[in-house]
Formats: sequence, structure tokens, C-alpha cells
Amino acid sequence: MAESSASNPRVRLSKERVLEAAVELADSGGLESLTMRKLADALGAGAMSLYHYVPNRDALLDGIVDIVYDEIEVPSPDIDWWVALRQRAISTRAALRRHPWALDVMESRTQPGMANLRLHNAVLACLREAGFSISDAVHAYSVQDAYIYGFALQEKNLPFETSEEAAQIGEMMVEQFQHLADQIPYSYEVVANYVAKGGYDPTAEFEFGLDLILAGLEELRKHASHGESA
Amino acid sequence: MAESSASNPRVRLSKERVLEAAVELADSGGLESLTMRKLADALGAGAMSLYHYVPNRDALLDGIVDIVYDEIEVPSPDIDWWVALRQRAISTRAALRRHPWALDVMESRTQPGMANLRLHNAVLACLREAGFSISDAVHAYSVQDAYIYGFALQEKNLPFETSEEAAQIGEMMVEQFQHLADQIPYSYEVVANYVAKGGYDPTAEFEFGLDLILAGLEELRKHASHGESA
DNA sequence: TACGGTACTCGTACGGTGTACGCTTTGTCA
DNA sequence: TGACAAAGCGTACACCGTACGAGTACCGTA
Repeated sequence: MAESSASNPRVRLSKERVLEAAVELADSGGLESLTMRKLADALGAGAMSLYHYVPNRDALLDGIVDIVYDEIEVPSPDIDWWVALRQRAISTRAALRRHPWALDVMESRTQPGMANLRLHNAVLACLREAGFSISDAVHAYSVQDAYIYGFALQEKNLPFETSEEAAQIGEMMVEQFQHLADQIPYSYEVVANYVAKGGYDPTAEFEFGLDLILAGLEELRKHASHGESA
Repeated sequence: MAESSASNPRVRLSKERVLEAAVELADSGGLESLTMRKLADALGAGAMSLYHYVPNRDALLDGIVDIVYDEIEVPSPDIDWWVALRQRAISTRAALRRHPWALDVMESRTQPGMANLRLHNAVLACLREAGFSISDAVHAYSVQDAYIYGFALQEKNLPFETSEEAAQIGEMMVEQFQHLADQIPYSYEVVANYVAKGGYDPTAEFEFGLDLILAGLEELRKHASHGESA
């Protein structure tokens, strides 16, 4: 009768189904709610059954991280490098917003998955074909990724996702930090006169920095190729 | 006789001593080795004794994170904004290199500590006094921090710390990825002809991106103040 | 139809974690 | 000396990842 305590109907297990359910679980409850027992429960199985599809929890994490990498738009080699990489950055941020746990997991992985490798190669291809030298391509890659992942890292911890929500939270913070207003006047000013007024828009913020970096890189590319052809 | 299993001599406990020992433990063995029992052991105490100085493990993490913030050089208001913030960025990276676990912990915190607030305020002060508008100051702060923390995030997971070590690891990776050379030729090229040859220097890499961003911000500042006075 | 092997499922148990509860020891001052 | 608060901690509980080995369901072959 009560054949399963799971929310899902009982279907044949598979590595894909396990990983998919793991992503769902992490999306909805964060990484700490992704335990082997809870995952098994969500699949209507016993905890130990999972170990037929995944050698251990670490491999499970490897698996779901590569699913996230697979969601990131690979830069097209057919369009302007700037446009392609801008789009890839935006797509990366979007994926990390959908899966806030992914950043934590990416950190602790040591073996890159196939989707990760493919993306990495495509970004480098884009830069090299645009005329960046090897070392400049590495520099360019490094700044961009540091920025993208760093932004995602900060964004993940913000208690808001839009400028409207930011304004609400900002108002609360103004009250909360009133007693510190004279100790940290510049921070207080930003919260009171900017964030609480709806001035902080995460997407605009992201794209400002992104464009600043891309502009700097275009500068680098132009001068480098001048020097090369001269 | 055997009065203590600790490495340290038995001294009176205090919140400071607990936090200090926690930092040491995390520095030497990573976050996962910072358990209440191990920490108590290192202090020559019972696990539950710690709860007299810290309400729970989370508060412990709050405490040690603020110790790290306290190690970061606050930008001086007396020198050029560019120089002050460059130094602050370098100092932040250095602190995160000394305490690689700190990034993980910073993420999950919600209540900023006093050292964190002080630093935040000083950076904003630096930017505002240099002539950035509120919104530009926020933008400038955001790009820099995203970059710094993102770089630290990537660096933390690299299996090397100097260009020499990078070259060694690079050589190993060349062998390991030989069979993928034609699937990911651009990545392979970077590893084989750049990293393995000692071309990758983490510090140079960091400062390249940092200077690119600071140059972009100076550009912004110049044009903005032109527009303002005009 | 019967047999043997493989793939799958999972109950139990072990050593780890954070920490609630309440008892014992220590330190301080009247 | 007595009393009371502060400091220290032993035990226990719920939860974690997972090793081990015992079922069970399905298969191609005879």
C-alpha cells in the first residue's frame, strides 16, 4: 500500500535521475539539505541505493557541478569576441543565480568535468582568434572569471535580488545602523541615500563592471596588435 | 598526572584565546578540521566548555572572520586614492592567502563584524573624497571587491602558489590531458606552452587585473568630474 | 521449465558532527 | 567558613557519510 515515502512516483533509478534530483534538492534547500538520505527519500529509494550510481557524495557534487557548467552558453566563434564573451559572462551569472550552491561546490572540486573543459576551451579560442597573445589571453580570462565569480559570490549573499527589494532592505538597514551613523558615515550615506532609494540594481551593477573590464581588454588588444604588426 | 591532552599548556580560557586557537586550527587543517571537539582539545578543554565563550559554532565563525578583516590594511585617506586602494586590494589578497578558509566563511555570514564595517567605510571614504559620485563609488567598490574576492576564490583552489610550482603542475597536466589535446586545443596550448613553461605567476596575474580595473575607474573619475564642473 | 549470474536495492551499524541538559569543580567575597 | 556565581565538562541525542553483506528481480542459456 504505502509503497513509497517519496514525493515523486517510483521510477527506475539512473545516474541522470539521481543527479537531476540532487540539483533540485540543492536549488530548493541549499547545499546543506543535500544529504544522501534526503536525496534518496526524494527519489523514493533507500540511501544506500544511491551508491550504485555514484561512488560517493563527492562524485555526486562533481556531477551536479558539471550540469551547471553545461547550462552556461558557450561563446560563439562567429561573432565579435566582445559580444561573445559579454554574453558568456551574463549567462554564467544567470546560471549561478539559478544555482547559488554551485559556487561553493566549484571551489572544492579538483577534477574538471567535460562541460567545464569545453567552456574553458571555447573562451580561450575566442580570445586567441581575436588576436590576444597567449599571455594576454590568460590575463583576459583571469580578470573576467575572477570578476564574474566574485560578483556571483557577493550576490549570493545579498538578502535581495532586485533594486526594489534592495530598497526595502536598505530602509531596514538604515534603522538598524542608525546608532553607527557617525562611526561609519560613508557606508551609512550609501545605504540611506542610495540603496534605500532604489539606486542599487544588481544587474546594472554587474554589467557596469563587466563593460569596464571588457573595455580595458579591448584597449590591450588594440595596442598589442599594433605593436605586433609594426 | 596526565592533566591535559592538549598541545598547549593549560591556561585560563577566554573568548580571545578560543578565537585565536580556532584561526590557528583552520589555518593548519582547513575549515573541516575546525570542529568543536578538536578546538577544545587544542585548548586542553572539554568540548562543552567552549560554549561558555561562544554561543555556537556559527558565532565562532563570525568571530574568526572578523579577525581576518582586522588584518586587512585600511586605505589611508592621506594618499592618492589609486595607491591607497591598490594597497588595500593587495592586502586583502594577502590575508585571504594566509587564511584560505576565510572566503568560505565570509560567504555564509549575515551580520558584519566591526572590522568589516570599518574597512567598508574607509574604502567608500577614499572613493568619495577622490571625487566619485555616490553611484560611481558604489560601482567602483563593487568591481574591485568582486575582482579581489573572485581572484582569491580561484587562487585558493589552485594546486600551486608560485610560477615555479605552476610550471611543475603544468607539466603533469600536459601528460594527463594529452589524450584531450585535439578536443580542447586552446586550453592544451595554454597549459603546454605557457603554464608549464613558467609563464603563469599568480601575483603578476592579480596585479594585471587590478591595474586594469583601477585604470578604468580613473577614466570614469576623470570624465565624471569634467562633466560636473562643466 | 530450471539454473546461475548479474544488477540492483537496502537494513544495519560505525564513527564522526553540533549541541541540549544538568552535574561538578573552582573562585570570590562576606 | 559558608554561600553563590562562574567556569568546566560527561553524557546523550539526532543527524551525517558510508562499509558491509544480505536479499531480490531479472536475464540468457540449457
